[in-house]
Amino acid sequence: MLLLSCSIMKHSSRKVEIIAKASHLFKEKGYSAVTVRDIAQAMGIKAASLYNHIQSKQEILSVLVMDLARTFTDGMNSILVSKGTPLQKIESLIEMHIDITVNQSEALAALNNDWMHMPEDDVVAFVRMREAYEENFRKIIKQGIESGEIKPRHPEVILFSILSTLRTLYLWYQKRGKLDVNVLKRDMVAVLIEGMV
Amino acid sequence: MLLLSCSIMKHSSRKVEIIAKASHLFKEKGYSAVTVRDIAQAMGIKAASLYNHIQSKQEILSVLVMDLARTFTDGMNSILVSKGTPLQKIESLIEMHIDITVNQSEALAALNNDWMHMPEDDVVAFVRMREAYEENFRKIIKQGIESGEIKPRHPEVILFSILSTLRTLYLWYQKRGKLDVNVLKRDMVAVLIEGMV
DNA sequence: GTCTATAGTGGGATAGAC
DNA sequence: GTCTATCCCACTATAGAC
Repeated sequence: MLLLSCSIMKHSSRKVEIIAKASHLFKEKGYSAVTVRDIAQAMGIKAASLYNHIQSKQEILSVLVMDLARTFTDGMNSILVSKGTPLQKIESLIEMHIDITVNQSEALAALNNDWMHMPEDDVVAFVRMREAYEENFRKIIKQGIESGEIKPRHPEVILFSILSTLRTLYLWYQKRGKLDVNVLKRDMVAVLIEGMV
Repeated sequence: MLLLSCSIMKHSSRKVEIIAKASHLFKEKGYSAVTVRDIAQAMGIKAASLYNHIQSKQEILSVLVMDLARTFTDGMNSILVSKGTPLQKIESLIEMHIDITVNQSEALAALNNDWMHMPEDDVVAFVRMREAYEENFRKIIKQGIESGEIKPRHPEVILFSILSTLRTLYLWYQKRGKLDVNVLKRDMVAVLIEGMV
């Protein structure tokens, strides 16, 4: 699956560099604690020079978060129309999250932690997309329960447990020396779906 | 189990109020995006007046995070010396996290998201405590695998899955109209330990 | 495309009156 | 214990030279 956002090609190569450096800093300290001077310093230029490439600090955040939100939405839509049982779709979703964790952990951190600092319009659009995503995930879980493939537990608790693990996987993946992606997928699917006993 | 921190009694009642209001704001926007003027406004006083009760904005964060870190450490130590199988200890840990989620969600948000903005000394102490906590949790999981009580999966993956779910439970608990704590404990233990299939 | 200079705002924190 | 007034600094962003 190709996960690197295509819409980032709308931006000049210098802009892409800035967004990359900024996202790294956002992940470490959070959007609000990072200054445009920090970003400029990481680029080796002065803060004023950034503004030849970006419109504002908030714009960087919006590009990061909204691009990734669209990636999640597109991935969900592909999986929804694919063949397979609900359980197989959940496995595909887990694998998609892991691919994103490995390839776009900085954007994922911004999406998790800093979405509320985007401009108001983007916040509204983002929350809508997230709710739609979760609703689709919930439906898949419910279908699995109806078909007997999944134990009859609260779908909400199952959904939350899987999503919270996948959402924060990027924190853990960087600490443990970047283990093999396929091993990670196999183990994660096993633990999340089959449990530990 | 008594979870409300006793060490908070070191502070005057006005200081406790300030910490409570501040933690609420920190949870919404993050520590860095909240100003002392925001905190003062929530208290109905001017920013300068805060400084009769606190030494700095950072002090508020440190009290929140370090008190809760000690609560986690104390809880772990109690469970470590208690009787019971490794699996029963894991259940107790899950229940402790849920109690903290319900009673101290604001401090939990600060501990999760803003610990890196504490003064350097506290950051060092905090990271040490967190590593010790995780190491103890890991040992319990390994004991459970050795005794055959737990499936022979990567202990790291099991640990991460449980901890990430519990760490971010506060986000979910506030969205879903605060369901009964005992129901939540039962369902969470079931999903986390037994899985979904 | 980057720079210096600077505008304009708002940040954390202090002094001293009441 | 709270206030007004203020300090000093850092912030985002712009203007205009090179």
